[in-house]
Amino acid sequence: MKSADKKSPTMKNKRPTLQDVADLVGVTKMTVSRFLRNPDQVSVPLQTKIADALEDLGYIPNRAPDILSKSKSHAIGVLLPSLTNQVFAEVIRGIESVVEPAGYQTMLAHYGYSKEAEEARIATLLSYNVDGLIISESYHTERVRKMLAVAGIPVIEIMDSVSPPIEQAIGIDNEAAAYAMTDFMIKRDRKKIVYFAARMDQRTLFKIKGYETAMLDNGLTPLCLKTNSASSFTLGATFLHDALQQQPDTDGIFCTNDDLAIGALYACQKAGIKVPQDISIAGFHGHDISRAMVPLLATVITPREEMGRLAAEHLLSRLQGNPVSQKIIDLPFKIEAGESI
Amino acid sequence: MKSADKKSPTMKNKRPTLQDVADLVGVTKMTVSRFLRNPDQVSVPLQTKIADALEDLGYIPNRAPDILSKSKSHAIGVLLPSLTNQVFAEVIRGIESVVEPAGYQTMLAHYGYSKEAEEARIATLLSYNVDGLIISESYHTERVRKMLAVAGIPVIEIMDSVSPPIEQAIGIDNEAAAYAMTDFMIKRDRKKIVYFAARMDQRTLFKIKGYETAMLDNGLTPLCLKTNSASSFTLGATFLHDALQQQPDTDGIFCTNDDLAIGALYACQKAGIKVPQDISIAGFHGHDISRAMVPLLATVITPREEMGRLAAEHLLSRLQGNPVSQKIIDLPFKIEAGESI
DNA sequence: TATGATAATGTTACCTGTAACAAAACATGG
DNA sequence: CCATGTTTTGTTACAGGTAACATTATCATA
Repeated sequence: MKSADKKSPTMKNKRPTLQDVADLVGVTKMTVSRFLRNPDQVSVPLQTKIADALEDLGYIPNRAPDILSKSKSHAIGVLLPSLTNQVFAEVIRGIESVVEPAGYQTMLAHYGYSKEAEEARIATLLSYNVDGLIISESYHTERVRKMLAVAGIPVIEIMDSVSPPIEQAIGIDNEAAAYAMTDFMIKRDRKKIVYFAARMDQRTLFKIKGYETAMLDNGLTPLCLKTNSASSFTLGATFLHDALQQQPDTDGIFCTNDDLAIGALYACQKAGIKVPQDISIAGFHGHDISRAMVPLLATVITPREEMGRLAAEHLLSRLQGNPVSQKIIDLPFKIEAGESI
Repeated sequence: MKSADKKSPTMKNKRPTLQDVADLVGVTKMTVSRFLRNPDQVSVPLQTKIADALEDLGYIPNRAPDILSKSKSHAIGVLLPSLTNQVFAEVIRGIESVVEPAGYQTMLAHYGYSKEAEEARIATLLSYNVDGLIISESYHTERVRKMLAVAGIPVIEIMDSVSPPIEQAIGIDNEAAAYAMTDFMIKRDRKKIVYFAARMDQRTLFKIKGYETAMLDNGLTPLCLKTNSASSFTLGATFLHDALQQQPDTDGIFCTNDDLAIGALYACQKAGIKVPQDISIAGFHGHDISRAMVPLLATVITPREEMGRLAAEHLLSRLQGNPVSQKIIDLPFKIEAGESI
């Protein structure tokens, strides 16, 4: 294994380039490039020699030149407000399940619900020449809209199916879902239902609106406990005590997500409050745990993973040149009564 | 706003380059480049003109040329076996919490526990010139090792602190943790403890070994229920019934993770089996839910998020040129008795 | 053997930002 | 008003693949 080529790659301690491989074989890098994309384009004797050289040097492809010349990276950017929320973990899973088999790479970013950070993250993702973007939330700054317009890549907004999308949105109607669950609880004779809200983002606001409208439509008085911090089991317990203090005859609790609901439910168990006899409790999203626990949690089942999957599928379709097939894809939710109502 | 430049960028419907900005201002792209990196390097009158032009055209930086010429992307690759497992979601969160503020980008990939897919994913991540890698699992193929060696970038392996790492490992001693919990249950007078194992990866094997050793050390007979499918609440319930059939006097159940344990616990509640009076149940990892439920789940608390955070911190440190400070970082676990033992 | 067709390989240019060096513009003091 | 130093701007080259075009080798057939 002689390495008598002029620019010995081992000396530079740099990963070998096509040129290094070509030098070793005694051909042009173009020939090696051809072999990599379509081995039959190269004569049979060269095929084995090139294959050996690639193996010998441990050649690793380099996408940088291609990204530079074509402005296409074969990567898609995924920008979410948070990774703490289990919902987004499931969305990511759905996205990856489509993106990875299609040979695309996922670039992940999050911005902690800050519009300023969102701008910065989008700029960063675009600076890597991502071929497309999946983003969350429906409101975006003018700067973000301009960047996306200038970048000229397909963008899909997820989570919300109501706000007019930049190009295409895939999500659920949060307001309608919250209305439906509230109405369902009212029909089961609950009259003093309190809403627990955390992380006051756009979707939470929609849900609160749905809850309040349903209450008012039925001549009932809404009461909403709010905090801007993230939801958690313990927050659910705290809210329960707050609710009972503010409204001792509370007979129903509807939470902006399952975490709060489960926390509230456990707090009831500890306090000797019977669920659902004394108080009904409902969550939102239908995470695995809510579908397995005792008692089964009443919840609004949302298609988180499917949302990610669909978003990825539509994005890939558009990367193949297809037009936007449907501006808004409104996914169905399902009211699950469980055993806690 | 006249656009009298020769190669009108609007015509090509391509995002503007530094050249486009420079043309608009009437300077060289080098001057614009200087302004972007350090505005003071440019005369005051030009500063405003360039800033305006950048704004006008909606210039978005392009990292591709820099990645090409420096072979540095300011992105780090994160390769995990699965995104389904909640453990990995928490690890990702830990990684992102460090990587993002440091101005690095995360490229996420997963390989579904297939060694072949792992090779492919690593090659892909390297083809994007990631500056460093965080990977999971301790066994890697020769090809993977060679690729990593050739790439010459820092690599950190997470999850396991026992196997000799390629360069640096950050994790826990799964065998010791499983031994400790088993021993703890035995000390609480449990004698017929069954182990529930799913997803038979390396870490699960370590845990089984710890469990079996503890049982044998105490003169007890181990019994392990195994499946290669992913763990879930329902699987925990299924396993419970299998265990009671195979060993009716089972008095303890130790699960390879919390999902299984919670599933088994709920199944006990439904079957009228008292926990922990009739059967003790322990999980592994200590997810939020296990720290909130009723009864509190006994579990081995592992520092998942911290593992990700530390991995990212050490990786960044090495990207700044620091050497590997500690080949293996063995993070502490904690036996939490909860109320289910 | 010449000829045209085809297959195999080579050459050149390009993608965009920036390091490194070069030149021009400007300021200051003698 | 020149010499000198400093600030500001310009020029050139480069990173590593590949598209597009050019050339050379190969082969079958007249």
